Amino acid sequence: MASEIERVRHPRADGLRTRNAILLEAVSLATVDGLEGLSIGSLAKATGISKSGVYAHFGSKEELQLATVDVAGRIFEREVIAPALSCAPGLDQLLTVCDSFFEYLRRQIFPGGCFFAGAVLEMGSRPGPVKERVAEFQRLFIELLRQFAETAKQLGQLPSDEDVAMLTFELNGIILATDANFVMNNDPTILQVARRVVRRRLSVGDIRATDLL
Amino acid sequence: MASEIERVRHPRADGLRTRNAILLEAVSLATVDGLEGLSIGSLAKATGISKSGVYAHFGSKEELQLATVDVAGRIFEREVIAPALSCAPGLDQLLTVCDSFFEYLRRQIFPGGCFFAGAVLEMGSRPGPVKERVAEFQRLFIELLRQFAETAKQLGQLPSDEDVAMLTFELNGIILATDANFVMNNDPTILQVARRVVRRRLSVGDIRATDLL
DNA sequence: CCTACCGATCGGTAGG
DNA sequence: CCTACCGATCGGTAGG
Repeated sequence: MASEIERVRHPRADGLRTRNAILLEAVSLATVDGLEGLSIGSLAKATGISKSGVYAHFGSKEELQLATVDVAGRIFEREVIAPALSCAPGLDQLLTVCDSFFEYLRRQIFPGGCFFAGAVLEMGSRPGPVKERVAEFQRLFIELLRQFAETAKQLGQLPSDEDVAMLTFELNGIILATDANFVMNNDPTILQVARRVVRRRLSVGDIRATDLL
Repeated sequence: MASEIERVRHPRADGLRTRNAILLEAVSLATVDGLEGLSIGSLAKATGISKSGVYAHFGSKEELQLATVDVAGRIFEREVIAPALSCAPGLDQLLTVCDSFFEYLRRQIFPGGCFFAGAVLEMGSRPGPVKERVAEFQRLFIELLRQFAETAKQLGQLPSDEDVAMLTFELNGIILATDANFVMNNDPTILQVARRVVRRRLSVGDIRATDLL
């Protein structure tokens, strides 16, 4: 009888909750130790689950890494991409995706800055499925920037001779430099500089009045 | 008698040569495995020296890491900074330091791209002497960019209202984005894009005639 | 999810 | 520079 009651606890839902808790910790650890430096043992200690208990959820380190990239991607989409998608198409989306990234850094959701900035440079020279998953997300994000810029150009919010590919490249560079600088110096003033750099590049005034933070 | 002849072989010079050979391999391995992923064992295998033979040269992993950062810095100075310093002060130096960086990537001196781009993002969240050594070199390079830009502005090669700090930030971003993109896609065409982006930002034409490569 | 293991490798040491 | 170690940790497995 008791065993039947226990079965009603939806062990699969519990399993998913545990798995998500492990992966959230994995993303956080990976921003400090890297995707390769991430170990089953340290993850076990951080979550309070036994080493093979952690391991059982994934079956191999590579599967753990792939799942970690996916969860990091979902968090990035929620924190950086979603706020931009809910804005007016064009320049507003372009500005908001950059500002959301800077706020994402300021809130220090993870101890080691942006997961993907680190993962791209770490996995770039390590061929395999994990690198491909990271590259896929990187391309997705750059393509999103490009589409925002293309729309802004078509709406006349950018010069008609603006080179969208070059603009995208520059904005991605500003984002990377901001992460590198912020992580190294832990100085939030760089985030204000980054905002001004983005606005200068897009020929937009620094509208302090509408700043939320 | 024989022992006295052997003593003339300058064992200290041999030791230094071995040490430099180890460190060159260490920089190369670190661009793939990271400064933290760099291990005495893999370094021993790569150089053909025993593990404790490698270890004896440094005394601790941290000392090995510090020496590796120093050697990486000397190579970067030789390959990227020196060509710029031998140019005419100002805009010419600014263009050349960027172009030298792009050529440095194209030649693929190390398998994992720019050592410092990777090291900054890897060590940023790992406080300690190694992070400080990396941060020191990063600041030195950014300060060099800033000085080149400041001189160019004073010589009237840049607009009189150019914000040198913001320009420096953008150029550093272009350099980082180029490394990230090149390492991920291993596609040299990104280096030509990067050259054009730098020239557009500095309002300089793409003078193909004077291109060496 | 657990305990209890496996062989390999880690940074580091002893002694030469 | 070497061989031969040390305890700790790695990814992974057996068996429950």
